[in-house]
Amino acid sequence: MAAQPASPAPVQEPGLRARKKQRTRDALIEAAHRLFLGQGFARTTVDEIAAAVDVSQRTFFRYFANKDEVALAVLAEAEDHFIEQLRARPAEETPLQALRAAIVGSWRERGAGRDTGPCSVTAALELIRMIENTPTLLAAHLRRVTEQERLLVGIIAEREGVDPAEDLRPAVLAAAFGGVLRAAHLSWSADQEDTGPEGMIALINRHLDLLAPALTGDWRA
Amino acid sequence: MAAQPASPAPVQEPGLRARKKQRTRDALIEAAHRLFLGQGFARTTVDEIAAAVDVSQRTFFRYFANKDEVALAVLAEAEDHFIEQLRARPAEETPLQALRAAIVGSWRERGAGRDTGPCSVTAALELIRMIENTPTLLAAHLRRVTEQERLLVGIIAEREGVDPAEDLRPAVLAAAFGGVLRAAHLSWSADQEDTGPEGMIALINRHLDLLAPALTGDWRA
DNA sequence: GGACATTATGTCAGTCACTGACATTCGGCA
DNA sequence: TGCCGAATGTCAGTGACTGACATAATGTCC
Repeated sequence: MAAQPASPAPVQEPGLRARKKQRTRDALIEAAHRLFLGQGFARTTVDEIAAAVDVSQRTFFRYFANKDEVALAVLAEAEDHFIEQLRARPAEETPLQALRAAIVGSWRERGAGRDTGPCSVTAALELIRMIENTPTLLAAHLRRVTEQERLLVGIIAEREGVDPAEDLRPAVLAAAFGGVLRAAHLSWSADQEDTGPEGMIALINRHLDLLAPALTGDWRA
Repeated sequence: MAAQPASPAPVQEPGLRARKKQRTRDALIEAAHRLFLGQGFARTTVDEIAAAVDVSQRTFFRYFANKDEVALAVLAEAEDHFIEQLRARPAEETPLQALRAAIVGSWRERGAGRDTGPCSVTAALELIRMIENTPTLLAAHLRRVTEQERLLVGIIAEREGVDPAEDLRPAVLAAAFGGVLRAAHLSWSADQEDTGPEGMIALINRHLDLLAPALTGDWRA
């Protein structure tokens, strides 16, 4: 209706080209995820993944920089969602309170939603477990996480109105939070039974509850 | 003099074979470190490193599982030293106090010692800086660090007499400590001038001082 | 000192991740 | 219809890494 006559509007629904690209990308992620879970990350070749989607190996590498990336792509959506949630937290909250609320809210909200698509919550949880027993994936994942932490530093600093180059507290908080979150992930994936998103939330809360007591206080009391 | 007549004593000085092996290993580490610093990690091939020490590529891979490992070997000695220092801390100290004293003591003691050999303090500091701007190395390093953290969990739990499977505090503390330590490393390597071991110690202390304030308290006070 | 087991090393061939160059095809648009 | 640019395929090449096998160096026992 109110569309510009001819000039390409900055916001327009994606054309056939873009949709096809997205479909290829999703198909690659989905095929990779399935193959990785079925036969293991190391025993799956890029050629196999490409063949499963009927594209050339070269095309695969135009979508993903390396084999790790297609595996971790499943988590990207979750991370974006977490950042979004964090940005929406009220300013009154303590930074740590905001971080906790954002991560818990993110898991819960995604857990409640429809569980389809290659980046669903269940896929993310399956991936987290896979990461822990795949050294090369773990390494790539940890690198991503530290990049996310750098982003966190900026958000926290802005929230609190401090200069992250001067005040080291945002960096320290982000690092500690990231570390504890990873401990919770590890604990979850060590568990035999799959407790789903709520199990993960419970573990995250339990770990965060222990952050302050672990630092100070007498452990033998 | 008091040597056993003939039976092979369980403790004996290494023979020619072992010494030669150690020399080859050190030479590989030293050559790799030099080449990496000179022309960058990615632009150095394993063949080059092997050629510099005059061994075959296959031999290189019998000493190190991959290219990352030879680079990070420089840090292995430092990590062992830290663990050693931690084990020597008195039991009265709070876990966090012990961790701090161990990491500071480790850097200081190594900084005071003779600075020769491929795993010297200066080499370690150079490496830390290199890691931060080499994605693949950073990933490998982070994975090693998490393994060390798992070791830390055991040591802390033993110190305090708790069961790490039941009590999550050791895991949380190790994760938080590791995260903060990494933030300090990052901060150090972002600094333009090389402040040496003492500069690193100062940064670690400043970061650890902020751990508790970053978690609680009002940032805008 | 010599025979023998053990271990370190070299050589070779092969797999696989990843990349640059170039040709081809396909979607969007006049 | 015809053109442009983006997406894809093909091909050749590099470099990390591995298994198999032969050879040489070392330690040991007599």
